[in-house]
Amino acid sequence: MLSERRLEVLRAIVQDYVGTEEPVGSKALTERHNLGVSPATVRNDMAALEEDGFIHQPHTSAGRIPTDKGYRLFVDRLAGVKPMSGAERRAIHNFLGGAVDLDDVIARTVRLLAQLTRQVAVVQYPSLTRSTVRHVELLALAPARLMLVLITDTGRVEQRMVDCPSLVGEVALADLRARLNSRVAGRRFTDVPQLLQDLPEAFEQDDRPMVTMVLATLLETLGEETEERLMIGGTANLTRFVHDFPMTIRPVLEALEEQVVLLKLLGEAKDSGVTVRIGHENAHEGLNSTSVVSVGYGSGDEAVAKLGVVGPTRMDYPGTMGAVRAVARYVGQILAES
Amino acid sequence: MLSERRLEVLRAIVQDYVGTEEPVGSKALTERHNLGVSPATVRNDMAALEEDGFIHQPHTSAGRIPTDKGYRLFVDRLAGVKPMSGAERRAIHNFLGGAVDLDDVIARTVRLLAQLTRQVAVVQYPSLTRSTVRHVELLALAPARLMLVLITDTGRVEQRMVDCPSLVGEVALADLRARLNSRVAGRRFTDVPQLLQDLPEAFEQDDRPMVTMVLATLLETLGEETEERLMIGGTANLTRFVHDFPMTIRPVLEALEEQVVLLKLLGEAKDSGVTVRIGHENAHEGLNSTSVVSVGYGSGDEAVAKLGVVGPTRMDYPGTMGAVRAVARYVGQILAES
DNA sequence: GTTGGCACTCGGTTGAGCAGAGTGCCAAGG
DNA sequence: CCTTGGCACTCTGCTCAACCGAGTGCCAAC
Repeated sequence: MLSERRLEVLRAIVQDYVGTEEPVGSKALTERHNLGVSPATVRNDMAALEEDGFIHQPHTSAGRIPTDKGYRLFVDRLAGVKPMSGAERRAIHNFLGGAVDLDDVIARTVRLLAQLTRQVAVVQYPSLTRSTVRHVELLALAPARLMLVLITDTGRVEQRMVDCPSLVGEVALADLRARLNSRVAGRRFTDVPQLLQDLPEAFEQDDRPMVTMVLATLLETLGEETEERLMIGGTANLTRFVHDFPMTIRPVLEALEEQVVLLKLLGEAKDSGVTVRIGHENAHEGLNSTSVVSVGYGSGDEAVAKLGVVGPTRMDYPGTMGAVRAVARYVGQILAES
Repeated sequence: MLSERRLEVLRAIVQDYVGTEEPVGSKALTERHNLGVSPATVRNDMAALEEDGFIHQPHTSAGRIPTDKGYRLFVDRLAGVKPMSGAERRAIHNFLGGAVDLDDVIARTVRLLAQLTRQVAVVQYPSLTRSTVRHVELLALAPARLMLVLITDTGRVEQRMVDCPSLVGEVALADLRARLNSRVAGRRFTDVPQLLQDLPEAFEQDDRPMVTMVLATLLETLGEETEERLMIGGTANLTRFVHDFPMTIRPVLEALEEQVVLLKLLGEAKDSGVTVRIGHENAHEGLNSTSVVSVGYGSGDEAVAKLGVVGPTRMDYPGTMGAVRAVARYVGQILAES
């Protein structure tokens, strides 16, 4: 349906518009790209592209602007992912390598991503549900009060208080701690419930309420997907488009504060490969004039969490996708090392 | 120097300007407040106030707006702190009371403060340095690898890896754990270094390197003030003034991303009582057109951290100060309960 | 010290006119 | 059938002038 040249025209329009931030006309196009045809021909192509909904003009007799559909085609068929240069890759690695703990890794990732893409960066903490248990610790803070500490292979630490129905003996506590760890250490979260199913039976009648209580708290912690955390940064970059959509910045900021919205957003991303959501493809209304580029990352093959950037639909997709992919890759490496 | 009525005029100007966001003229003033004098008289007062630098006019023959100095006088002498209503206080208490852990307390506090003041909220995590140690835990993750977990009375948890020079015996580990806790549990962070000074001597020659290593890590964690964390929220509220200072929003967003800047900002606040920094009183350049209202909060008498809001110099100071103070009070209560 | 009057200033708005960019259409040429 | 140059047309954005109104400073009178 669409001839080769028309696609080429669309690509040129997208590239020019992303660069200049202004509607692009037929004459400027032929001047900047050597398409080998005259402006009039380009105009015909533009009319066809507009007919098909890939571009539109803000007002009669202004240049053309890509539509969401146009960007979609551009991303899917006309542009690749621009790989980072060697120097950039080294810089990423060095910067992330300096992190001292998980919080620091995430914080650095956010900064890096925001700087690299000059957009808003969103990084999800490694999800509990896909992680494995490294260690479970039980501390007696008071005679009938325990603290449960859960440490994951990604370095994440969760702690919960457990109020026990009766006094907890030192011996029973040590026993429970040992049994817990021998059963679940190294296992995936999703497998834990099964593994612990018959644990109470191994204990004296007296201790069972306590054991049950601890188990309940542990399982609750594991299952609490709402506890998913994330970090964002680079919001100052939003002001770069303030002339473009002056009052659109507000709903975006509001959306960014709603962790639930962001988590859902990232959750929609494919597990592997870079996912791009353009404009109205985003379910959340406040983000209808933004695009979200996201990707999963993880210490192994599997993604334990997602990260991405939020920017205007008019963004440098190849560059952004490249940066996002590269950062995800290196974060994965860093996490695997630690 | 300043007659009673002139102060009254200044107060009226501040109140009107905060309300209308527009320069306020002599006629409008006399109409809205019954000062008992004519516009001409008010004009004379205004001239005097301007002479003294409390107000100024953006252009000849426009209304007056307060200067930073004017706001300062207003805050110091003309306005009190507006207490929250009973209903508001109950709402605060209920909302914060629903928190499940420290992170949740802080997150809720940020949301609450942002909603209450309709400005940007900043809440610092309870500082390590002023807290006391609740418990220290040592876990052997691998034969020569320990995890050190530090739990504070405010519910904060810090963990560090310790790579030991030699294998660590189960007995020595338990011994160290016991000795550590008996010495430092319940003590203030600042006292810990002294308390542990001669600890290595209590151990066998073989274990001393390990003990020294653990101690070093612990002290480092305690001393690491750079690790101060904070949470911000309500940035969407910045857009409310976008017509007022359209390009001023950017440096503010940038400053808000610099945790260092914010921590310094909060650090400048007095330990007790509400602190207000107006416009150029803020050292950071990006915040020269904003005011910062901050206050310390804590579970006891002493402040363990600060919280506050950042907004335009044209803000409702009495209301904001009241909200900030009330929230701080209730956060302190919640922390004390847990 | 306060008040009413008055001339003056200046920012913001409105409307006309103009320039420029870009389009759609058409007829001619390959 | 596609491409091309020409041409009339349509918008937007900018500038300029005029005008309105709010607000002021000053002054003379009370």
